[in-house]
Order: sequence, then C-alpha cells, then structure tokens
Amino acid sequence: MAPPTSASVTPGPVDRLTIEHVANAAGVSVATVSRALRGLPNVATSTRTRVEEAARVLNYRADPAASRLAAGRSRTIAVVVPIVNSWYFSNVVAGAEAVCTEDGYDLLVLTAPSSTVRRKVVTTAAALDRRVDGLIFVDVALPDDELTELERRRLGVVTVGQRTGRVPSVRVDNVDVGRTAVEHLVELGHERIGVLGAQAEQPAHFDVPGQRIRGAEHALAEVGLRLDPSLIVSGEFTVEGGHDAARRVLQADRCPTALFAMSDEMAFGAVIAARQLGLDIPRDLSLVGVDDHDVAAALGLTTVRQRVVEHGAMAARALLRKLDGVNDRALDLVAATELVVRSTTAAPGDGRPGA
Amino acid sequence: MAPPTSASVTPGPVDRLTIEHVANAAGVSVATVSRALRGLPNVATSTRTRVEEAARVLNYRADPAASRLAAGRSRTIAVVVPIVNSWYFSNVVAGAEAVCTEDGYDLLVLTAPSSTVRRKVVTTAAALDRRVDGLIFVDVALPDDELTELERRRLGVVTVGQRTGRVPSVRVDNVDVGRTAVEHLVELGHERIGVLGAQAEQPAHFDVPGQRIRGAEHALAEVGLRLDPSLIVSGEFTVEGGHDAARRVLQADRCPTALFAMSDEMAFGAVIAARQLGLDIPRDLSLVGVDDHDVAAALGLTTVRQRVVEHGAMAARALLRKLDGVNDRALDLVAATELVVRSTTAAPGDGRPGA
DNA sequence: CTGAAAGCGCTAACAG
DNA sequence: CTGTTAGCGCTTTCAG
Repeated sequence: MAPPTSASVTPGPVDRLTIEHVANAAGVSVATVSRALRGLPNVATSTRTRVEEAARVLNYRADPAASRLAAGRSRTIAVVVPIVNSWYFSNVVAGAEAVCTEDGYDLLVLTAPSSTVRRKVVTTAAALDRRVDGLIFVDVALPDDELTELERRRLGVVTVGQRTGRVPSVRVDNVDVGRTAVEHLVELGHERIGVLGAQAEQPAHFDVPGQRIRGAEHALAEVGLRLDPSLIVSGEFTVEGGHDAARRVLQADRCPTALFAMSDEMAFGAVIAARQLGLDIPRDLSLVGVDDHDVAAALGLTTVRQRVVEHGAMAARALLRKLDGVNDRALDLVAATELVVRSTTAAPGDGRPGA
Repeated sequence: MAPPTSASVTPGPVDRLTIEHVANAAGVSVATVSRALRGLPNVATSTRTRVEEAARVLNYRADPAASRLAAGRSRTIAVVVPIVNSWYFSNVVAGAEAVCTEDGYDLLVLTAPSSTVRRKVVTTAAALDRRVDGLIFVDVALPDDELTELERRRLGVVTVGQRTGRVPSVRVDNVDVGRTAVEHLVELGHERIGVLGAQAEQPAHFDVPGQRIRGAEHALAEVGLRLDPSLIVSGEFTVEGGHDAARRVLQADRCPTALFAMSDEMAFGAVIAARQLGLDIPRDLSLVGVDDHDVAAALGLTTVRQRVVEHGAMAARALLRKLDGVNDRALDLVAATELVVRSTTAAPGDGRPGA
C-alpha cells in the first residue's frame, strides 16, 4: 500500500478535468479536441470518433466560463417576465426551459415588474452584455429604442405576447380569442354578455384586452348585436379582481346572462361571485374563460385554450435558431387557440348545453 | 468632418469595455480596480472612491465569464425542482430569484422530474462543476451518496422541504401543520374527519403526507378520538386528484363532516366535488387546506398558510451565506405556518362558524 | 486536416 | 496600500 500523502488526507476537490486531458487521451492537440467536440467541419471522421470516445470515457465537458470568455458567447439566454409566480408566466418559462436544456443552453430568469426596471435591465449594458446571448420578453412591452439598443449589442431578441415587427414573436390572435369565446355564447342564444378584462393599454399593438374586446364586438355584430360598454369591467387578470368585477357586473340593473372572462383566473373569481349571489352556472349564468388553466378542467370551465408551455418553447426555439445565424427577423408565429366546451356554458335559462 | 471609415458604416458592436479602461480612467492598475470594485479590504478609501466613480461613469461591470474563469467561482446558483410550472415551485423560485438578483447572483432553474434525472444532474460532473457554486433542492429527495458527491465537488447545498441534517434546510413543521388544521376542525366539534393527501413516501424524514397525518392523529387523540384509516385518501396534490379523492370519501357509508386537504389545490377539487354532490360548505361539510394559494382567499378557503416565497428566499440567503464562507452546516430553518380561518369551516350542521 | 500559439478579461499571488 | 505578472481553460487565427 502506498503511504498516504498529505494531499490525500481529505477526499479533496475533483481534479480539474481540462481539454488537455482529453487531448492526451486521444493523442491529438487541444485545438482538434475543441473542433471535434463542437462539431466543426475540418476534422477527419476517424479523429472525431476518437476524440468523442475519449471525452465520453473521461466524462468531459468544456468549462462554460472558459468557452464563454474565449468565444465571446455565453450560451445562456434570459427570459424576462413581469413576475415569475403566476400560472401564465411559469408555464412559459417551463416551455423555454425544456428547449434550452435540450440544446445545452442555460436559462436565466429575469423579472421586470415595471417599465422602470425593464429599462434598467435593458439599458445597463453590463447587466446583459457578455452574460446572455439573447432574450425572450414575455408580455413585456419593449419600446423601439430599447430594442435598437439590444440589437446594437448583438443580442438576439424574441417576444412573446406582442409583435414588434422587427424581431420574431410568438403570440395568439387575440381578436380571434375574443371572437371565439363570444361567438360560442352567441350561438347558445346569449345577447347580453358581460366582459371581465382590463383597461386598454398604451401601445396599440400590444393591447391584449382591447383586441379581445374587438373580437367580442365582431362576434356580436355578426348577429346584429352590440357590446354594452357598461358591461365591460376590469378584473386585473387575477382571481380576486375577477371576483370583484363579476360581483359588480352581476349586480347591475340589467345583468348579463353570460360572462366572457379574459383569463381563467378571473373566471374562477366569477364562479365564486355567482355562487355568493345565488346564481347557478350554467342555468342562470354562462361563463367562458381563456387559458385552460389546470383548475379549469376540474371546475368544468368552458374556455379558449392557449398552449402556453408551447409558446415558451416556440420562442426559445426561434431565439436559438437566430443565435445559430438563421435569420428570420420578422417571423411572426401565431399559436393556435381552441374552444374547449365544458359545463359552464348553456343556452340562457337552460340547465343543459343548447344546440 | 472625418471621412467615414469602412468600420463606421454599421453602428458596430459596442466597444468592449474592460477593466483596463477603468484603470486608465482612474489612474490606477487593473488589480486595484478589481479589488476596489469587489469591496476587498486593502484599498485606500480615496482610491476606492475614484475607481468607483470611474466605473460608474463608464458604466462598467466585470465580464462574468472572465471573473468566473479567473476566480473559479461562477456566481450562479441553481434551484432544482421537480417541475417549474406549479404554484408551489414557481413561488419558491420567485423567492430565491429575488434574493439572488439582489446579491448579483444568477439563478439557474434545473428540473429533475424523476430521481433518474436528478441522479444524472448530480452525477454528471460536467453538468454542474464550474457552472454553479451551489444548489437549492426543492422537494427533491437527495440521497446521502449524492450529497457527498456534491460536497466533494465543493458545491454548496441547501434543501427546501426536507431536512438532511448535513446541510442547511428550510422547511415547515409538517406534524404541526396537520395538527393545526385538524385541531381547528376538532374545536368546531367535528369528530369524523377525512384526509386528502398522498401515500406515505420512502424516506421517512421527507414524508410530508405521513407527518401531516401524524399531526392530525395527535389533534384527534387529544380529545380521545382516532383517525379512521378508511377516510385517508390519496389526492396526488392536484386539483383533479383532490376532486376524485373527495368524491370517493364523501360517498362512503359514514361520510365525514369535515375534510383536511393537504394542499389548497386538492381543497379546490373538494369544493367542486361537494357542489356536485349537493353538499353545502360549510353547512354540510367543513374544509381546511394547506398553502394559502392565491385562489384560496378568493374562494374563502380556510387554510394553513405557508409563506412559500419566503421559503425560497430563506434558502437562497442560507446558500449565499454559505458560499461566502459562513458555515452553519446543519442549520435547520423551520418556517412559521399559521391557520387562516375563512368561510369553509364551521361547526357540523351549522351554517355559521362555531365558537 | 491538424498543431502551435496568441489571446479572451479578469483574479490572485507576490513583491514592493 | 498598490502594481506586476502569471495564469484560469478554451477558441481561434495562422501555418503547415
């Protein structure tokens, strides 16, 4: 037995496994190892195989910090969300994460709860430069000048929820979402429909509530009806907000026979409000939401489904492609939505779904 | 006017701002800049001020890849969760994220949906080594050998939800959670109580459902009652699972007058089930959950609140402290929980809350 | 197709 | 207290 050396008293840190070890093992230079492992062209097939085998045996993977420094790319992307702990955003992040992991990219989650913070994140060169290769902005309105700044820094940008026209975007057709939901109610025979949403926002191209209202109006107009503005109430896209909004609209003089909630969470609030007011769903009140939140299925909520995880994945894929040099600047991915009819909608005054 | 050079045709990438620029601007060496900016001791106050000013003016921040490579630390931590898009986990991540951002750390989200994946994440040296300085395992059981492996690699570890005894942990007293919930029901006069939970798990020290059941038994025992094993059903901690479980238990021969759901999401399922069965809450059935999910307040659900965001923040703080050299190996942070009485609990057969 | 060598930007001894 | 200098581990010309 070899006498214990002082160095072996402690298990000690793992011996740093570097590219040189692989080079030695494979009998080639470090440059060749680097090329082979990254799949670059100029490597003989036999050499590549040998190198890959050596790396596999040693369980080698390049030190990210070193590659980043040398290559000037971080193999990290950031997803910027207003808040992380909400159903919508955590699902988008989940989708993006899956794609990144698969491609060996790291995913950083950045929160920009306010436009002030967002501006700081974007502007502070150092906060992003050489730290991420690109960003996914999720429902974070990005002014033109900030986008320009990001492009100047050679950062890839993809947006989710809004369309800038300058970078790839993933979104749904919100006019269609509103139309689909309200068309369903109209077909059941509803004429007086309340809307749980939020105030229209500044940038017209990013006004989700406004677009959904527009769609609702189209659906109504098709059968010669109009949306009563007094029946549009703000529910702030939260359960509690939806609850308050529903109470308000359901206690109005001529209360609606159906409600279009722009998010399932607001719809949940409406369910609670209806029960408190002694209204039976769907007999006294029909209700349709948007999202297909996990709770929606259990609740039997009729809703316009968005595949949110998929949105995140699509955005990540678009960004990674862009970083790989594929350039589809104005790519505008419109994700599909679909009406899922469950048990909260029926003909007015009817306990059962109508024709 | 200077003639346009070919280099200025395009706006061009931002000129790489390095530590040297700052050194020149401040009239000191790069080493001094490095020390000053990192708040190391051996720097004259006047020098430090001058350097900081120069850095501020130039809007300089060290290139993370370069510091990482040179220092051997990544200033990145990873949070390992089974899934990212769930209420509980996304809130823990949110809490951790806030703390990391504040301390200038990056937060990587890693998912380990199965023990196989977890083992791979932990074992694959390259996947973590030199990429993160430490990890937070959230409700991910970590076998002793894997923990040893991580320590051998000098990675900091903190757990949330379980206690290893070897590294800092953040958790709640689950026996207490169960006792608190059931004590409340017992005090209202309930004697026959159903439990919506999950099967007991392998590692005894991490058996959340088991511990909560234990607490429930204690509460019952205090007044000479016992928990009927046939009233304990698995709800898989989801809305749908809770719905099914509640239906099962509420349709049993001698159906309980109250339900203790081990998560709010299961409680939501129970609310739906009760309504389908024509049971009024709280008149025919009292219900208490655990979590204080956003929807709980809107629903008026009585629940045992856990401050989940805070759990994530506590874990991150403990980890960062550990990385700063502060060593409190077996630190066991037991976060507070509290009963929040709302409107889903009342005396049996009573419409109003009892004494 | 492969190797040698020059950095990437920063930190960490080591002198002074 | 401050400057000099040698790398950290990898990528990338540039030769061959």
